[in-house]
Amino acid sequence: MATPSDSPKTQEQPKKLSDATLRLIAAQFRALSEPVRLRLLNSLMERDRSVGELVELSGTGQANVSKHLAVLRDAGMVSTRREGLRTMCRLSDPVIRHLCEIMCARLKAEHAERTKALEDLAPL
Amino acid sequence: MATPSDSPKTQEQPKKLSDATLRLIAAQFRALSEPVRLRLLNSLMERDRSVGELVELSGTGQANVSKHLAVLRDAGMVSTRREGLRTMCRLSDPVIRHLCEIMCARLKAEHAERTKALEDLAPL
DNA sequence: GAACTAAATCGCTATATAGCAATAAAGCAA
DNA sequence: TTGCTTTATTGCTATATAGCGATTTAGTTC
Repeated sequence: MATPSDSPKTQEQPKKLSDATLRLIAAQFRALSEPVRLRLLNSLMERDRSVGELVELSGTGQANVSKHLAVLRDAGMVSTRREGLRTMCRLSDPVIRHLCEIMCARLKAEHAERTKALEDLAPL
Repeated sequence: MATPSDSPKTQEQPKKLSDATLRLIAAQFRALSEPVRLRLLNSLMERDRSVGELVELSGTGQANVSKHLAVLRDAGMVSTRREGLRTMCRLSDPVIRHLCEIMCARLKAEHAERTKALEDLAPL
């Protein structure tokens, strides 16, 4: 694995972020901190879907999905358009995909580490 | 924009994630969903720090910082070691940096978009 | 041992929100 | 209009947690 560590050229000095900025970032992460919302985003990665479809796929009630979608809309992650009776939803930001991929990779790496540690511990 | 569809090598098909996986990912994002915790992580990007230092930098109480650090430790994002009277904290995962950078870039892009839209609206 | 420092834990309150059932609102069809 | 479908909103409960002060625990020094 390539260690993404420090290349001496591009200085990776971390900026000191203001409280306002931290609140904004926190709000973005909070929008991603719910399993149901992640399920919705995951479903929207494949293609656009109506709210009804998302209700089916989410495993929770319609009112709940509606509220979760409002959260994702407020966070700028999902956009909706009316099409007749239905409201179609789409991922409004490809970055979401990246974030989830990075998180998955992180979890996999952690799991692999734990697995390896256990193997090392039990050489019987 | 590169459409993710046509790279035959790295298949970008979004996997359907299990509920358990979604809960794990959500827990990771939830650990990042608090301004104080982001401040702690941001402070640790520069260098390792004691809990006392973090209390100073965080602008909140010692008990609170201690609890937030516990959350970050449980999420595998911060590790601690005892050094005499003090507990030293360090970022245990460089990925955190990436995630925050991506979020910042996202927010900047959104802000730039809004700014541009306003400029277009007011050509007086 | 006592005294001191640093950090963790406890007890509590206030706030936020996930979930649900019921209702309202929006759009189409007769 | 009346119905029907789809989605949004409302009212509510239960749970989670951020924040604080007080206390306890861990480690050092005397």
